[in-house]
Amino acid sequence: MVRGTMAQTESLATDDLMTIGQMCETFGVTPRTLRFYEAKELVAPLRTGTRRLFTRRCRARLKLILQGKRFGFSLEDIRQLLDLYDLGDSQATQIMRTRALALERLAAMEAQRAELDAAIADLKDQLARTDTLLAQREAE
Amino acid sequence: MVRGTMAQTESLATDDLMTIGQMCETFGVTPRTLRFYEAKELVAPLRTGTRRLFTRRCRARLKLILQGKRFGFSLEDIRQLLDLYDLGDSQATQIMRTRALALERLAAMEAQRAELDAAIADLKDQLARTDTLLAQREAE
DNA sequence: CGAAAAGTTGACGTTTGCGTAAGGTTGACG
DNA sequence: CGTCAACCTTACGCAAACGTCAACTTTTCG
Repeated sequence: MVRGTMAQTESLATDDLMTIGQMCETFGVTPRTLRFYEAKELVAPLRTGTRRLFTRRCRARLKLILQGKRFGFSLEDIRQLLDLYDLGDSQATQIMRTRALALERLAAMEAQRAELDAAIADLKDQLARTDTLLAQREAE
Repeated sequence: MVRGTMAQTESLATDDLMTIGQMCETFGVTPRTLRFYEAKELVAPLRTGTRRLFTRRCRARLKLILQGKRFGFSLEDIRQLLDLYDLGDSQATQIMRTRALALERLAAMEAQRAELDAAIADLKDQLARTDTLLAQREAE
């Protein structure tokens, strides 16, 4: 429907409307995920009857969403950030707000990394002791 | 009950039975947590009527539990490991099993660390760009 | 003795981010 | 024209680890 049927694949560059299936393949997510994001107002695809059509804008947003997730933001955080993004085109207060949240997140992530590093070190330590034990038993 | 009342605090070294409250303070957990762990058969405190009395053994187990959590093991994993620990005193197969799980966990943790590092780097990148934007606006 | 503090057992609630049917419609292809 | 794949909505499930009442009993302290 997006265009001639067999032209769908090639039309991706031309046409900026994608079906849910195409989106899933492109971004490596499930349909459920996209519908869920829509329900949470993270994306707002068009419709052809009941069928969703994802615009270029949806794709841009989805990219940001997936990035945000990598950074450990919750979907709710991401929604708010996306809203800020939309609201005005780069007003200082909004950039600052985003920045603040990003810095917070960064701090949290670095703290988490520190903990993780410590835990890794401790676990390695434990393993070393286990190895020692095994070696002793072997020696008998 | 554990001993004379005002002697409770000092008796910690002598007496190896602790109330749930003492445990909580010692380990920084809530009563709910300890009852939950008991329900999950991670610890098995004695009773005085209905009241729990945590033994030295309970404390040793709790320590291991909290360690295990730091390492990212699930409570179920931890329960199994504790059972192994109890079963025999250091039979080779059991040590090996523990080792295997630990190595798995270690790999997972290091993978997670790598991801986290990448995410941190990316987020810093984003921040740098935001800074650039802000600087430009400032310049106007 | 009498009240406050501490402990007890249920049992339902919370959180996040989807997974997973169930059952129905639509559109494209041979 | 039939059918099959892709899509739709609705709604319950889940998973871990406790939190949070509610309603009692038991200690402990003044």
